[in-house]
Amino acid sequence: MHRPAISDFQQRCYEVLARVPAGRVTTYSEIAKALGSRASRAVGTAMAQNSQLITIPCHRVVRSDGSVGEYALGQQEKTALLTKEGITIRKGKVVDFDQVIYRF
DNA sequence: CATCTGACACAGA
DNA sequence: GTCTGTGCCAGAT
Repeated sequence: MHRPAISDFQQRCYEVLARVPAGRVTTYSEIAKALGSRASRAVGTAMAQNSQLITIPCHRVVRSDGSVGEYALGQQEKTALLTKEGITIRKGKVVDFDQVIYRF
């Protein structure tokens, strides 16, 4: 009840994201591309709407310039989770971004 | 149907 | 390298 229905677009965002393994990241823009769209903003909105931190690893989604981006529990928590998965973050940006980004 | 909002991207300064 | 403005798309009102 009071639970908004998940749109097709959102569900596809989560499916794509689920392909990203721990230790790797993806970007809002890349997810959009994987869906045949350029709606990077809508992807971010989809993550914010869901915030299923258990089933959906939305902490692995960062900005296209390598900066961490937003997170339901805050950037600090997002950074901590990524660090635990082996990703190094310095000054709010992913180190060796091109090496850790997952290519669909 | 019109308008606003946002976990963004990109170009210019 | 940082900051600002403009464009973008889907969802909400």
